[in-house]
Amino acid sequence: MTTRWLTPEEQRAWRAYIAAASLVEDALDRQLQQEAGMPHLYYSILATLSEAPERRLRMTDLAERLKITRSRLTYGVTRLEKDGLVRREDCRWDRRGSVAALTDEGYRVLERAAPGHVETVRSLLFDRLNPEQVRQLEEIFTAIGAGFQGEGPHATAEDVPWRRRSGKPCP
Amino acid sequence: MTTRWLTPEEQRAWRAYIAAASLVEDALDRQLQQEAGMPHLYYSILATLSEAPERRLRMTDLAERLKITRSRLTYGVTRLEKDGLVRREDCRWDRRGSVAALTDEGYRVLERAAPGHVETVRSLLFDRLNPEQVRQLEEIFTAIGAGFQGEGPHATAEDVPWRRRSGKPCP
DNA sequence: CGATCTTGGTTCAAGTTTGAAACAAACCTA
DNA sequence: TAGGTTTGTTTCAAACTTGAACCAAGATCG
Repeated sequence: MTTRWLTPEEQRAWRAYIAAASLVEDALDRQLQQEAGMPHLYYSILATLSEAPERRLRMTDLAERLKITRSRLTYGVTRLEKDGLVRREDCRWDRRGSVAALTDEGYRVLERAAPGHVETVRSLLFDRLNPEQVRQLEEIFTAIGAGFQGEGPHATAEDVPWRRRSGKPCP
Repeated sequence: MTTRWLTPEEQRAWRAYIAAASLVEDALDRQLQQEAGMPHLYYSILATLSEAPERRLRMTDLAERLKITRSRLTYGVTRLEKDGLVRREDCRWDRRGSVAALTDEGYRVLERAAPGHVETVRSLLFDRLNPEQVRQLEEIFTAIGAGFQGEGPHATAEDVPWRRRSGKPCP
């Protein structure tokens, strides 16, 4: 079938999106690099851990939540571990597994960085949108994200946080 | 002043956005890497050149349109030049300058890659949005992008495509 | 059991990005 | 017009990302 090119409206939307999205990511990275010495993704690793029960998550779970490859995560956690912000523990119920745990130091760094980060997100995004648009933004990207069921860099999933992944009951 | 944290609605929107945006970029990169042997940014370099008058653009202009640093662009153009898809010419009106020109080969590669790329963009984004949402998407990201006046990695600008940048008239 | 398949995670090399520093040409000013 | 500043671009080292390959340790099944 002959290509369904983008309509003019779609083109405009696409271009506006691509341009702004890249600017936003760059700005976020710069801000966090400045104030916390790490790129946005690494901040997100800390943030995600901080919300997990016991501030711990299995590597694969963490990778899935962040929508990144395990390989990328390994690299990031290794770096954060060197900085003392995260600690690797082995999973007691699956000897293959390892668990990333946020250290107290990591939690403190996160606490210190959070206000500046939120302020940036606000000034870049939400200060420029009305409440109606915020709702639209959510709907639009929820719809887009829904297109990736079982897609992305990932295959399997499980919802029990850091205890185990497959069929073995934990003590 | 005490931090203005995100409201629950803002949080939801932010998370949906961050997650989906990263999935989209990754998918785009993978698709283009597969079918054209280059990441999304490099495809965009070709695409941007193809739309410029004479399929040529000064490095700085190109960097500005793509919203990337000059350094990043240098690297990309060097790679594309090795592949024979772009050629560097010197600017006749400013001996400092260099101009990136799309080669015929580059144009052909672009033509071949375009349908698959558009198809991907469509299936990821526009197939999941109604026309109303497409309009909202444009408005939202235009608003966000507008927050970066003179920001981003760039300082100066000029609108004459590739002829010259500052005060000297061209022959 | 023991062979085999799958899953969790890391490693490695190649490619890309970053930000600062280096250069060179153009511009400005006294 | 010499000297200093700005602008256009590249270079360099360090950090990050990618995908494929690899190594264990579970799970499966005859």
